Amino acid sequence: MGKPTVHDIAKTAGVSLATVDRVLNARPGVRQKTIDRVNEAIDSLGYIRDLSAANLARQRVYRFAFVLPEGPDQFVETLRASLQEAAANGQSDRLGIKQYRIPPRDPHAIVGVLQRIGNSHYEGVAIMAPETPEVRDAILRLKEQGIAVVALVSDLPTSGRDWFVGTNNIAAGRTAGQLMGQFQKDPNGKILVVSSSMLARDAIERRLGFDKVIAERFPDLNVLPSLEGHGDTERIARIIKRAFELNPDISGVYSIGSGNKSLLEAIEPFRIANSPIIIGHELTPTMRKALIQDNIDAVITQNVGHLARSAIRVLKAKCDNAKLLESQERIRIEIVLRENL
Amino acid sequence: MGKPTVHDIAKTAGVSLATVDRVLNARPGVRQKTIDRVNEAIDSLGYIRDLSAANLARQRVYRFAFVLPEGPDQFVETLRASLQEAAANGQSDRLGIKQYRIPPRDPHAIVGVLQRIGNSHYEGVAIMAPETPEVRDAILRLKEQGIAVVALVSDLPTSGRDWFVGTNNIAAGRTAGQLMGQFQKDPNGKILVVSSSMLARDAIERRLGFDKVIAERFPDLNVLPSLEGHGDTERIARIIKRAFELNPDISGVYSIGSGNKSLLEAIEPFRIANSPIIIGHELTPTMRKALIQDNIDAVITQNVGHLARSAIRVLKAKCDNAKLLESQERIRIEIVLRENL
DNA sequence: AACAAAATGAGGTACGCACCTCATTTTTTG
DNA sequence: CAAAAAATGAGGTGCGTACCTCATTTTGTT
Repeated sequence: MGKPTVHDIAKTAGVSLATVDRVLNARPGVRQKTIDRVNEAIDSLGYIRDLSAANLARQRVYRFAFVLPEGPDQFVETLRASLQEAAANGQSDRLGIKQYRIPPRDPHAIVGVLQRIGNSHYEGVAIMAPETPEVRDAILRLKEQGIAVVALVSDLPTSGRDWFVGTNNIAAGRTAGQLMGQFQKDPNGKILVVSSSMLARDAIERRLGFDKVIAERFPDLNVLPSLEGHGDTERIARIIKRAFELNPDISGVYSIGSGNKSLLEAIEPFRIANSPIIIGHELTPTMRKALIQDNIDAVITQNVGHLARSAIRVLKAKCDNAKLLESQERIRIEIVLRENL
Repeated sequence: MGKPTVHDIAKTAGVSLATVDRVLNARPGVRQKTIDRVNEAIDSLGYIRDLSAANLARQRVYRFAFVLPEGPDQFVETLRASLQEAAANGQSDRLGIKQYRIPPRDPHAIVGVLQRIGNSHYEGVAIMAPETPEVRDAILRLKEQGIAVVALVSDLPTSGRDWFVGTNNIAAGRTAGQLMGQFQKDPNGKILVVSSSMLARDAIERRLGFDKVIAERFPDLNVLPSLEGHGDTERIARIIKRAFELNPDISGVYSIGSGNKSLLEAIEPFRIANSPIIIGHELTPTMRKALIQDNIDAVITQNVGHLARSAIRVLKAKCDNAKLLESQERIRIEIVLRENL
């Protein structure tokens, strides 16, 4: 005998198919006593609902909304592309995925988008946005409507989101720090930190982890106060130049956030004299090229394909009320060198 | 109108459902002309077969055999556990997975197991075994029977396997070499290489990559001839001791294969004086512990969960004649430090 | 006890596909 | 041109589930 089916449940519970169906799909009109009988039968038989048959019968489509920041950012763009790919590939998986763009620094606009989404019969939402009270409340409202929500890349812990798809940024910062420390030849070198991220929280956490590791394990290194690029190429060039002029003995540069292209260009003139260790985040095309050309030593990153697929899997699992394989959904902090690209 | 179905194909091709079915499932008794008509209709409509409905109809179970070496090896054991997990989780995915154990150094026995598998109506086989002519031929025979075959962890390029699930071991060796080089404080240090692997090919390739990177990028480092542990704890202790006595200035140890536990224990006495950089492969429980306790600097590894799931996905895709998302199946060479465990 | 309300049963249809049978039509062959 | 062979059509059943309708039974209320 194969896997137990609804018929087997009906038989062993001594009820009709209709009642089994009512219990399975939480429809009203069944006494608690009967519900219990059916549930007993279910787990005595070890019944497992055939999801694909169920989805076939109800012609189900998983409607998910992905909310990502707009604006020029290679990381977000590659993430969008991965999503696109996963969604295309998953047209056979009954996926209906739509991407939304939000201005990352305008909480009001973000809330507007989330409200629209809430009114559009989505079953799940994945959102990458800075943590603000407005956004948090909008997410709470989505949750109240029974919509599954995952935070993407940047966590929104107080929002009641069901899950966070991304890395621990403190640990990512620690990893960068550890590498920076171990790559240093001069134990007393000066480390320049350049910040700027679309999501403040990430930058802060990475910086925290970085500083902690340096303090704990490489106390002789001298981490300079961080510079803010604000995504402005000229500004970056200016402040980098000044930093290297003031500190000719800089032996390491840690780039916390985005805008790596401008930064790398700005550093270029000082590489020959100082040959500082350079470490950054997110394996964008720019960073990939920089690794290949030996313009950078290591990139700490998260796999965007994994991010996209994990978010989809988690949302699906939440919708199906299924438990997920956590080991598969843990986004790893990847260290990429030239050799393991 | 929703997604096109077989009915739509029949209509637009001007044939009956039975004929569409014959074409779709490659059953005989259809003229080439008609086949073409149906196929035209299929791609003009952009028809995509609903795999879950199809699998439901035919009560399909994907029967896969996983052939892994027996014997005490933490890496293989964690891989087995991941497989177990994936298989258990995938009972809802119509998976029927069975694991086989082979003595890795007995090609004859391996062939016997593969023959048994060939007679047991499997649809797919994943195999982790050393490359020998006997094994290669046995795999060729499996392929002739129409069974999908993937090589696992260690490639079998001449066997006609459909796919390789694992990392490029040359690149893994290069990565180890790069890290070893960049972690060195003394540019003229001596590097000890300890070999021993269940699969000769892996060890050779890693060694190759390691040596190449050192030669290219850290030419002043002195890589000593490699020592062979052969999985014998006492022997390892002996040869390590001798190596450190002969070369008191060893500043790095690269462990190519398995048997890391014995190796780490053997090195312990020399850590205080030399504090060499230690790099090894495969994130087993032993290695994890060593990282946490700062007994080792880096582990180059591949994610066993990913290996297991990828092998399953690939086999499934091969059975379904579907194309696979290659970016998802590329097993990454992971660098694990204490901080990004 | 009589009645309304609630619970349950019986049975059907649909989802998209696989697989089967048996007639009927078309093509090939001698 | 007739007979044999091949191709096609028409229709049905089942996979495991969802969802619906309408009787019928059981329960609770007064």
